[in-house]
Amino acid sequence: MLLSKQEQIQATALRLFVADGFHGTPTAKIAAEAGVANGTLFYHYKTKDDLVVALYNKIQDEHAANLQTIINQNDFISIKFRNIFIHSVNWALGNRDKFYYIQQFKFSPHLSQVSAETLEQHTIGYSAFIAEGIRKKLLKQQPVSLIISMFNGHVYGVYQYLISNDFDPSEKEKIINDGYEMLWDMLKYM
Amino acid sequence: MLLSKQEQIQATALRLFVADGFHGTPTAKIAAEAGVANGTLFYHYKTKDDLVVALYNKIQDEHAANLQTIINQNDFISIKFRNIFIHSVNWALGNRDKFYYIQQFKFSPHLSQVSAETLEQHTIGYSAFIAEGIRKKLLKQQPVSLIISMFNGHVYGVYQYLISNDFDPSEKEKIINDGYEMLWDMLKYM
DNA sequence: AGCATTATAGACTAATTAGTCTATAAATAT
DNA sequence: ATATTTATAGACTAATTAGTCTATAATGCT
Repeated sequence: MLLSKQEQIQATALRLFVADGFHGTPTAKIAAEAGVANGTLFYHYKTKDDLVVALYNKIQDEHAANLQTIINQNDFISIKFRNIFIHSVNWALGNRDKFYYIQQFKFSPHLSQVSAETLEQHTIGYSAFIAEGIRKKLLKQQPVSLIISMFNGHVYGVYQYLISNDFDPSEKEKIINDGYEMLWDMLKYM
Repeated sequence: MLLSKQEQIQATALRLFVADGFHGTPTAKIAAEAGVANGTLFYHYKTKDDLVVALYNKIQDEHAANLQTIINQNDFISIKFRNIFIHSVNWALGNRDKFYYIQQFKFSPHLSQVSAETLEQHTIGYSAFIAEGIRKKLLKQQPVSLIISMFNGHVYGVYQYLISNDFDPSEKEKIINDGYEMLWDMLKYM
């Protein structure tokens, strides 16, 4: 499927930003490797920072949409919770550049260029789901944002472990499942 | 207590890198705000990258030394484990710039400038401690590096929650303790 | 068909930055 | 006291980069 110039620019930018960092990636290089002219890049993105932020928002929206698909399933909350965890780890594994980019962006001054509203939009469906789990006494009676922080930390921990070692697919599946059981031990109501 | 020029440079660099990012912090600015000349900065650090890496290693060594102090206590492993967790969260809270810098560095191309040996040195004592906990069947029978990844993810999750909200000291203590109990639920042998 | 708008191209430029260089001062060694 | 080494200072420069500008092409509208 053919990407628009804008999408080519973003895909190239992602790869280069992850490899070389924000400043280590000149706009001329992004343009050259995306197969567009410098002027074209600056036609689509007013500034380099605009590109950096647009890319971040796009990735977060994609991830949020994936989670919303699971949340919208007609399943038990505990089943969905498990599926969300497994999907998150697998998404991270299958989209290492994107997952890295999220962290890279989060720990950079660029984060302050995104409004609190936009940041909230990235997790609003997911927060509502966790709130429901707490309300129905399936999850521990702790604040939503604490549960989410711990969940995200856990996803990252399992992901980091998986990419630091060389496992075959069945080993990976076992680790993800074990990881889920441990997460559930931590967060289930009791 | 009077810092050497080198320490002044590092302290200023930390504050500025955290505030403005690596590239957003010109060496001339570090020098000016550290109260030294440009030539002095480049006398102590061959390149800007050398400063960035030296700062990271120093912070990690400080953190590792703190943990080693706890590990060297003549306490039960489970007590030490709890103390390590509580210390880590409190250290992060009391050293937000350093804690942020560790993440910022980790998600930047600068990480590849640190050798695997050096990285290992940062956690060697702590890894041995976790291995002992696993061996004595106090911790779940999972790989050391998975336990460590989960532990670090959890510390980060609790920390992130604490700094995103405005709690008084007793609330913070309760959250840290609750956070520990949840971590223990996840990692204890059973 | 003609006009207006959007998209593309690549040369160019001003601004910025890391690192060098030369000179001097301070500290250390003999 | 003198020589050597270490530390400090700040001007300077080459290299790099983001973003602008002018020209042309493609697309869409009337």
